[in-house]
Amino acid sequence: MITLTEENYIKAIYHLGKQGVETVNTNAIAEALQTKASSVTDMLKKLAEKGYADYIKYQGVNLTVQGKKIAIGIIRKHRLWEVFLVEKLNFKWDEVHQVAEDLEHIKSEKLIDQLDAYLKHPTHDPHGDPIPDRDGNFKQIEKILLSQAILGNKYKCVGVKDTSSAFLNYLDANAIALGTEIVLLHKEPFDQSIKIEINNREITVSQNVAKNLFLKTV
Amino acid sequence: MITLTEENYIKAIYHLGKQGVETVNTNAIAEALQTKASSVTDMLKKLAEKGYADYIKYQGVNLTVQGKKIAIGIIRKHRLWEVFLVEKLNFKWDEVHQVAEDLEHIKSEKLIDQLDAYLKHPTHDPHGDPIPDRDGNFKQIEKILLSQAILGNKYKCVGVKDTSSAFLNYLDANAIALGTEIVLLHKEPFDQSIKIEINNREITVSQNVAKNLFLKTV
DNA sequence: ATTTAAATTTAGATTAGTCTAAATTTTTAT
DNA sequence: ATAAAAATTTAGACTAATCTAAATTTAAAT
Ligand SMILES: [Mn+2]
Ligand SMILES: [Mn+2]
Ligand SMILES: [Mn+2]
Ligand SMILES: [Mn+2]
Repeated sequence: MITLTEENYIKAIYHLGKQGVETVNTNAIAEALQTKASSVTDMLKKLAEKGYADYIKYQGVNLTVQGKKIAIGIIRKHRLWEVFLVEKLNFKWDEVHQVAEDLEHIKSEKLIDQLDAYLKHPTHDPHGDPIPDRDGNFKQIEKILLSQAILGNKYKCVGVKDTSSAFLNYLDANAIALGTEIVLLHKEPFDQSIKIEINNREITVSQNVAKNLFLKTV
Repeated sequence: MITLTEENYIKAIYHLGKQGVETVNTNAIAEALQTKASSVTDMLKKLAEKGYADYIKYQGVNLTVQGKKIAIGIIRKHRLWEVFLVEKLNFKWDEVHQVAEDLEHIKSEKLIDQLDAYLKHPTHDPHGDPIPDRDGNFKQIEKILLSQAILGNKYKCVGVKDTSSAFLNYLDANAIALGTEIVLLHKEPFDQSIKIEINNREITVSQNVAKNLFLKTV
């Protein structure tokens, strides 16, 4: 049996290591899970012992194939629940994260498969992140940050990097939603702020915003 | 903060004590939760300390007003999730219990209120048990066991006492569902088996069945 | 009213997860 | 190449929940 805590660690390692390709170090995990480095060390030993991770003292940790499979399963559940909360229960996209954090640990194959079907097999969650299918397959759509966009080009918003309420509420207030079209009008060299056209309005956003909004060329 | 385990104990005490009116003893709780009496004793001390229960050594335990409120809240969640699973995710009524046992511990006011609204404020779960409203109010409908029914009278099935798959599958196989009308034709003194008319068919059911099917006079 | 049996509690251990403080290893800077 | 700083691990302790085995209390039976 895998515990809820082990699942949270595995998911954190997966995310910190960019889908599990990079090695992750202790302090990063402690920071992500709001815990202490010494607690992380203990857990890494356990995960290694159980075959979920390869861990070398002082050198960091990597998920095994089995560990990655578990991580993807949890992420699938997390994102499906997020879709459910937004589409069916009228949650806003900034309210779903905490609840999904708990729901992702409910263990029932049937539950998640039926939920998937009920939601008509969604491919992306409310923040634009891809939802793995039941075999764990998913494709990351080609996306760039607004900060990397090219002057004059036309784009479509497809995701957010920061999922904090503060950022999501900012986007709501400025009528920037997933699917919204954007044209890059000007990049200010002084402070990296960016002027964009959106819904026939011109607005200027800070570098901070530009570094957290994902776009796709259209 | 209240833990998942504390919640399970409180719910068990509530059920064993008939909505919290009777005093519950240690062994009954151990049996219900599949644990040992010594573990129960430890937890009863803790529940008393936290103000959820009144506990007298060797004499048994009662829920406080606060404890009852918590129990009812968990039961509300449990039953709402059961309705969701059956109505929306195509679960059969014998498949919902285990999953609901986990879902009932998800803590989000908004989640449960929205779920309630989404399901159109159901008053009863798939097994005929009443669902408390958000203030904790619910009324137990007047119901009797088939074994206590009177010859010749006409009834409607309104609930089950035993919620095991074995029993629920038996009912399915015999086309006995909630809402089905039943006429009591004969009570066999020898083995307490009962002959009933149901959907224009005559069938005989054992005492065991008769003691687990709730009816309402129609 | 004793004795016996049943129910319950206590004592002492164990596992999961966490923490602080101290020790060790690795990395960075001089 | 050494010293200082940063990262990481170990040692030892704590809480929640559980268990077994022994002790205690209550209830039942003679
Ligand atoms: Mn989680
Ligand atoms: Mn998301
Ligand atoms: Mn439960
Ligand atoms: Mn039920």
